[in-house]
Amino acid sequence: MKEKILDAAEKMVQDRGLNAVSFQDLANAVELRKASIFHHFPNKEALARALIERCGSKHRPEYAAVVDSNASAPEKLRGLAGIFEKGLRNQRPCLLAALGSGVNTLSEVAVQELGEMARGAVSRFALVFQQGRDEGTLQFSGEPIDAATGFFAMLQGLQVLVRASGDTSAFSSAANAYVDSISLA
Amino acid sequence: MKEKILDAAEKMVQDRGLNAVSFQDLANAVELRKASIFHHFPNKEALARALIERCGSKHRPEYAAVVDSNASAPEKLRGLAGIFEKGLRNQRPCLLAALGSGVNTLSEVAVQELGEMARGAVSRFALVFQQGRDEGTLQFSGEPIDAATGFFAMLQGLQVLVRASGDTSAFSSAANAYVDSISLA
DNA sequence: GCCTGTCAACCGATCGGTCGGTAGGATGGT
DNA sequence: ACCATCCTACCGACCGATCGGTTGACAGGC
Repeated sequence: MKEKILDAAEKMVQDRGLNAVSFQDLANAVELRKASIFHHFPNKEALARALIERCGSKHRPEYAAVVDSNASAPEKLRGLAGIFEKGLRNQRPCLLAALGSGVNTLSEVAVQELGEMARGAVSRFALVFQQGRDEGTLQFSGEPIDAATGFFAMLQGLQVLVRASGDTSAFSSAANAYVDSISLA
Repeated sequence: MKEKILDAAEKMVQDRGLNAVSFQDLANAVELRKASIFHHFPNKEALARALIERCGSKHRPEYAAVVDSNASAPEKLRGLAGIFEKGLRNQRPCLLAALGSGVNTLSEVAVQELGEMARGAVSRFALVFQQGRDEGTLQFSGEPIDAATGFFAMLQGLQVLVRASGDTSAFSSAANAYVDSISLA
């Protein structure tokens, strides 16, 4: 049941943002009474933190599968972009993009956990950039971590940009163009 | 007074997201009574649309000043990034990043206006990429519009990423690293 | 006399959250 | 086998606060 609530909450948060999701909404979605939701999550912050943690542990293996594969660095970058694109197609952008704008309505602890999740993702991305530099398939300036931050941010930004502009195809166009730009033949 | 309300609203929306800003908050901030706010904006959607429009007309000249200058393309890209960085330093990210996550709580008209604003910005950015290709200072694959979309999305994403991760310096590091990567010596 | 801006008072709805209590399944002592 | 106990999950009813929004009245300047 707890998982079912989190599923519904995740979908709604990705759709409308955290504080446009009420316990009543949740209760309706999972066919429980509102009071019962509080049995599983004592308050909204606990719900948010559970959401963040679950999001992290759900996507970490997805990233790992791409990063730890034996593909070339450019292929891995495309794979990472694909993860985000897949979520976007199902109207389910990354939680970071969904929670990011309301970051000052979250508790400090929650923000910190969100930040850790983001930093973890970026550091995984950085491994790919390092690999690309080592094997000579990627050409970029500065530290791998900075390139990874930029790439990760681009994927995040594309998610909100695409939803705002309505042009779904822009995601893969822009992401692929970027990867091409820094790939070496 | 209308402007004063919009100023306060803008700051609060950038800080916490639209639907965490109440008319009461606004009234307190501008030292009016709640009912008086409704004299200037009949409802919340009107407020949001006014915010979007003002944001567009405020930033358009800022973009134009950079795009229409006679600097080189890489310098212009740095200038554009600087606009966003300046906003970020004042805890005032772009409205697109602030409204983007709750896009499904806005009316269709508002979303459309937001989309137009975004497309307008991207198309201005694209001029710079075109210039860079023409003058041989920028090296990237695909159409200028795709590169511009990616760059703009990166700036948007960096804003939320920086606020979530707490590492303010990451913005310019990542943005500059990107520009360096696609610049030709 | 009218228009603009302001306000107090109020509205129904909904918000996050609490409370007391119930149904049912395990547990364990006798 | 029996019953008392405990625990998890759930629920109806309710709380104070706040939400977006409305109404009618009162100033002051044109």
